[in-house]
Amino acid sequence: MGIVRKTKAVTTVLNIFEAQNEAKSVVRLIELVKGVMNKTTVYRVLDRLEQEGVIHSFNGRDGLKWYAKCDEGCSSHKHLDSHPHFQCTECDKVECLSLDVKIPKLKNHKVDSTDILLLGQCEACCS
Amino acid sequence: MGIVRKTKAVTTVLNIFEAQNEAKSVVRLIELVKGVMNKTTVYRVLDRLEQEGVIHSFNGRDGLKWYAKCDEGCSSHKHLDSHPHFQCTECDKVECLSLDVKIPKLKNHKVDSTDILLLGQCEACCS
DNA sequence: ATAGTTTTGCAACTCAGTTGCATTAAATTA
DNA sequence: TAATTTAATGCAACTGAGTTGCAAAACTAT
Ligand SMILES: [Mn+2]
Ligand SMILES: [Mn+2]
Ligand SMILES: [Zn+2]
Ligand SMILES: [Zn+2]
Repeated sequence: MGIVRKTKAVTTVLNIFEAQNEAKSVVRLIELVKGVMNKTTVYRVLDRLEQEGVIHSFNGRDGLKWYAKCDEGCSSHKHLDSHPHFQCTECDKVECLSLDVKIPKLKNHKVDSTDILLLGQCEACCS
Repeated sequence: MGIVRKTKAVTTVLNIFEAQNEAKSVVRLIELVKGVMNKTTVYRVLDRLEQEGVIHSFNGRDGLKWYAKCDEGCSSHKHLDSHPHFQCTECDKVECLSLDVKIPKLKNHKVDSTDILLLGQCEACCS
């Protein structure tokens, strides 16, 4: 499929993720494009990019929504990103982790996905 | 310490958790005590009970706040409940899991806590 | 250019969670 | 028991993330 239309809004959001390979909260993204585009558009562009497998979303510490670039291999409705995330409780930065966490089998349950959020201090805030 | 005052509101909330050892969202709790107590009070009672180690909280699927009874051993600011939770994507029920999930060490990070939410179908919805 | 379709801005809305403040009800003390 | 102290409650107003409907603007294809 791919993104239906390469609009200015789409490009703007993509550039933010290209410029710096770092997870961003929607709140932060809206702040970054203040004056340039409407917050509703930000939400809608993010939705579309996620559907197309360009970025993936998860919930941060306070239930806020975060997004980060997908690794190669993700595409429309075939997200391979089910990695854990780490959020620093001091500076709030979020990192995608490539850890492989083993979840023991659950009897009588069908587990479809696993959301893991580690909380603590990042490298910068540790020292 | 213990709960400072055993008020009617505290008793009402505790009774709900005693009656049925099951996690409840704040939204559901407010619904359950509609007409009997104010939602602000529900939030405040839950805060206090959590601080005292009677219940523990976590974020469910959509970022909503959930609470469940603590096991023995928790007390004021010494929560031992860092277990994973399972939420059914069909009926929304949440279960506390006694799974022990091993998280590999993270270099240059200090990990304080781990939030794990498994999503899928519960026993009832599986069959 | 023209038409068809998607995307955007805007304003108004929803809904979980919070805050300030006056009132009420526990717990203490007399 | 009655008075005093202080924590807890109700209420109304607020905050802030996320959503919705609709008309206008911007893509894309012909
Ligand atoms: Mn990620
Ligand atoms: Mn639990
Ligand atoms: Zn940090
Ligand atoms: Zn279920």
